[in-house]
Amino acid sequence: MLISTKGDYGVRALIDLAKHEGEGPVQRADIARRRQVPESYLDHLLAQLRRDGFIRSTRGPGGGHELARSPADVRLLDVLESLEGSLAPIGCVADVTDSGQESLCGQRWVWQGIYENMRERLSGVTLAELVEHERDHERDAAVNYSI
Amino acid sequence: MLISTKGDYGVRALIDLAKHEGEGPVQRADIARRRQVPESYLDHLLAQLRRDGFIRSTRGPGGGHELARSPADVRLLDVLESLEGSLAPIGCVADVTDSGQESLCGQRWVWQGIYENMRERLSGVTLAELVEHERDHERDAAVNYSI
DNA sequence: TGTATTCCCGACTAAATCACTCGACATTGT
DNA sequence: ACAATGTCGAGTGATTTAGTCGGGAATACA
Ligand code: FES
Ligand code: FES
Repeated sequence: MLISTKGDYGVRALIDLAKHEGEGPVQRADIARRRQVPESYLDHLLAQLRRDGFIRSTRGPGGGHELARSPADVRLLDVLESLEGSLAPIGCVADVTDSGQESLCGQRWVWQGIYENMRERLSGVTLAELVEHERDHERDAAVNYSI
Repeated sequence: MLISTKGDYGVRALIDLAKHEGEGPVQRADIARRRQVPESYLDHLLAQLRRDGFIRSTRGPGGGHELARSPADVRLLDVLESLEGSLAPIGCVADVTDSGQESLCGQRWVWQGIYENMRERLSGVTLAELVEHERDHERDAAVNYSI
């Protein structure tokens, strides 16, 4: 499994923040409830996202978390690499994007290609798009229900 | 990490068998030495590959392992799914390829796409191609060395 | 000043998975 | 018979996953 709950939950949290942008800080407890993430676990993920500059947090009553940048400027790739570390599908293609030594193992080129394609796709998706997608889906569900 | 040593070593072993096709059974010890895999570990991987019909094994002196099918008919995807189980990059897209319930999590569609692309690529690569690639690389190395 | 609210941080843990090893056993060629 | 080979399952130490817990720090407000 390339993506664990760290990455999944973390992205869920950012989607939640993006959805409530401009409404002031959003509290951990609200994110946890809406996105079905254990609150005390979410805590660690928010800490990581703060360390890497994705969110700003304020304490005290009325405090909470907000995006540090516009949702359109936050790439899914960067979020996931912050939370999960390298997204390499196999150890040997981790960082070394240079094709210096094809080396020993005859299947490495296949994974290089897959990795690059994956990173490209993840680069092309922003928080803004994820939120839009979600809204579209909600609207569809509402229509289906009303019928 | 999507692919562990199981998948990597297992494919290495099959590449070795493909390279020595038609020369009679290849022994575990030879594969292990040539491909840098612990012999007693390789044992388990060969067992799995046998269960799923990729290789045939014979005991006794002069025994060993051979491919059960032509290298051109063995897709990398099938080998890896035999050794690793599902190659889904995230749990929720494991088997359910049907897009029945987009459900809760707003990033699932991204991973669906990545998963499908990955499976397509892995479907398009056969053992025969891996061997050819390896031979090409060996030839290049020889040329470079001779200069 | 006191108190409630919220985030911050590190320690701890149970369960699962990984990457193997080891030993007993089965089969086969000479 | 015996040596060479594969077959099988149990066991193991290290690492990762998916959390929990508790104490502390900052802030708003009365
Ligand atoms: S060692 Fe990287 S693909 Fe085999
Ligand atoms: S639950 Fe599958 S992508 Fe979030």
